[in-house]
Amino acid sequence: MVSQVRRFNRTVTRDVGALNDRFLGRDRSLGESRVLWEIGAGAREVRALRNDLNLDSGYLSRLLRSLERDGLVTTGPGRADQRVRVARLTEAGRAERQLLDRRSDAVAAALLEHLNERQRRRLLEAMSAVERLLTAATVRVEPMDPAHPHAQHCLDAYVAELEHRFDNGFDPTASNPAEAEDMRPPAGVLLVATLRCEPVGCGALKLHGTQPAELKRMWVDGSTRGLGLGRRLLSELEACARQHGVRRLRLETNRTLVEAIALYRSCGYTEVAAFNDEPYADHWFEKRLQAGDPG
Amino acid sequence: MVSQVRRFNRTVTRDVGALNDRFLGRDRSLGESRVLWEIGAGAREVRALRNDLNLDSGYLSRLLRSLERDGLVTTGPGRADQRVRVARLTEAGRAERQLLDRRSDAVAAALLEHLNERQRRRLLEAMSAVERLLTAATVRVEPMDPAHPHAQHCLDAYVAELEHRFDNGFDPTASNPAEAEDMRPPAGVLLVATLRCEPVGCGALKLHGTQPAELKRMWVDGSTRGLGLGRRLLSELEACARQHGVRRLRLETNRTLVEAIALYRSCGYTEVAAFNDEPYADHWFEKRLQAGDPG
DNA sequence: GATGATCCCTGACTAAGGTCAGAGGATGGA
DNA sequence: TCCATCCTCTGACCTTAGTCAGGGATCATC
Repeated sequence: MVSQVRRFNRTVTRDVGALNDRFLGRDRSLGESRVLWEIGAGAREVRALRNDLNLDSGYLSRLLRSLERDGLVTTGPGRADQRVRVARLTEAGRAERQLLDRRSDAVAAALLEHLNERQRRRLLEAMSAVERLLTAATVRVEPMDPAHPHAQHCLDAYVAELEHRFDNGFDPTASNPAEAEDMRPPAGVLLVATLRCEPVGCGALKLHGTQPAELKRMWVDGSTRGLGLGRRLLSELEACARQHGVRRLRLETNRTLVEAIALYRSCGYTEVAAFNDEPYADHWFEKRLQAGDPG
Repeated sequence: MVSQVRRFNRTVTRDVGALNDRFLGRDRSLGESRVLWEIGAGAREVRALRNDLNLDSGYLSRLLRSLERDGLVTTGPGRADQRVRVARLTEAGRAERQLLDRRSDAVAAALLEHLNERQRRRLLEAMSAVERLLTAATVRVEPMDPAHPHAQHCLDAYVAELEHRFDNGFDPTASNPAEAEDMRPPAGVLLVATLRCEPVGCGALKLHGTQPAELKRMWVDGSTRGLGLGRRLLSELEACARQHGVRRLRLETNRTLVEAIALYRSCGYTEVAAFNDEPYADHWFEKRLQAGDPG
């Protein structure tokens, strides 16, 4: 398995590596091309550039000076905060950027040139699978304090989504509560999924001593659906519950959340009679955890 | 299509890029790590290293001195030719190389870690498809003089393979001739397929004025079978024939060459009665070329 | 045994990428 | 108003990667 991955890397870095940014800059150095590209069409704060390209402040400054000398970029003070500087492309800079773009397109097109229609379709299909699965593989799932900005983002997005999807909207104060304290050890746990430092999903466990634990706040960002992230969150929450000696998990959900319901069923949850008076719930589920199950 | 390829590149160079050789060397520079790796278990001539890694002779020399200083490599004169020098790893060098190896494995394994079994299978399957198709896409097919070493390699391999596969071996002098002159313009043409500068397949066209042209010397190296290379050679030979105003193509083949026969059938060749007395042939095929067909 | 070619080495040089310390202007809060 | 902080810039410095021009040893050939 591992050797197959390494083979893939070799091939891809050898063949596709050539169509990396690396060779697309003409007489421009890689650093300059990257900055040119990252500034983009509009204006861009220098500190944002520094952050996204992960460059030293002195180095970036020099790159910008060099691009300025070549008449591709202008920099000026920011409007709100005069300390930050804002870079924007000149007409010539935009032209140069488009050239990089066209060159990148040309290299990609050259790759497909000698394949027949069936091979192209197959290649694109496989590329998209690799892309999706690599993305899924780089998602990190970790316990997080509910007060953390990433956690807050997820919980807010959860509420906003229910508000949008439920037939009559969603008012969290009218629902059975899941407050920050309930999701913070030792009362419970909140897992947050992050993709390249951006929060993209969450799920919480509310412990009740020897009574069944509750699953709450399961949410996956629209942009990362279809990667199996919901299933992964669920399985990590279950592993977590098992570690706390939980033998039974419960959850309630609304009939409009069809993907969630399908997920619960396919993960071994069985529908049971209502075990609480949650006003927004239409279905109640339960799963018995085997102590020896793998995470 | 092109944008999908570019998306793939971004994802792969961002996620997999990290598990490039680049970051696997500890405090060792990339150049040194590459040399360390390339020397391998046994001894390696310096000029071979220079060739394979495509390094300047002065630069490589310096890299070797630096590795020698660190006690990872020893160099000595070659046995046969004292001008060439031979590099070999010391005990410490082998250990360092294994460490690179393990690190590479670890990074690859980490990629798979958070995927479930189904996702892993799908990822490996898609990776192998991408790998195969990228390889296929980087094969170049060009006309070549039959005397060129690459062409000679292919023609020799063709004969060797028939010798090996035919029930009673193969003696080219007993077969209908396809001499160098027959495959050289204007009498004919020889196409050779090369993958990363190595010859991996060929196919020839023998023109007969207004009479049907003959396909000869179709061969694909074992290592590159299944990439659609035979089909591509065939289609480029047909395009070539069309350019010469050829209306009908003919070929004969032996019954042991089952993949070739399947290929001819699937490319629109139909079996016809024997049109020559080739002693090694069991099947004769023919195809009518439409003048307006795409290449 | 002379000669030219081959192979490796050293020295000199360049460009890119990157790090660090500190200067100096702008800002925000006490 | 003052002071700590933030953001950017400059200068100084380093490593890596890579190129080029010889020089010395060795080899093949005449």
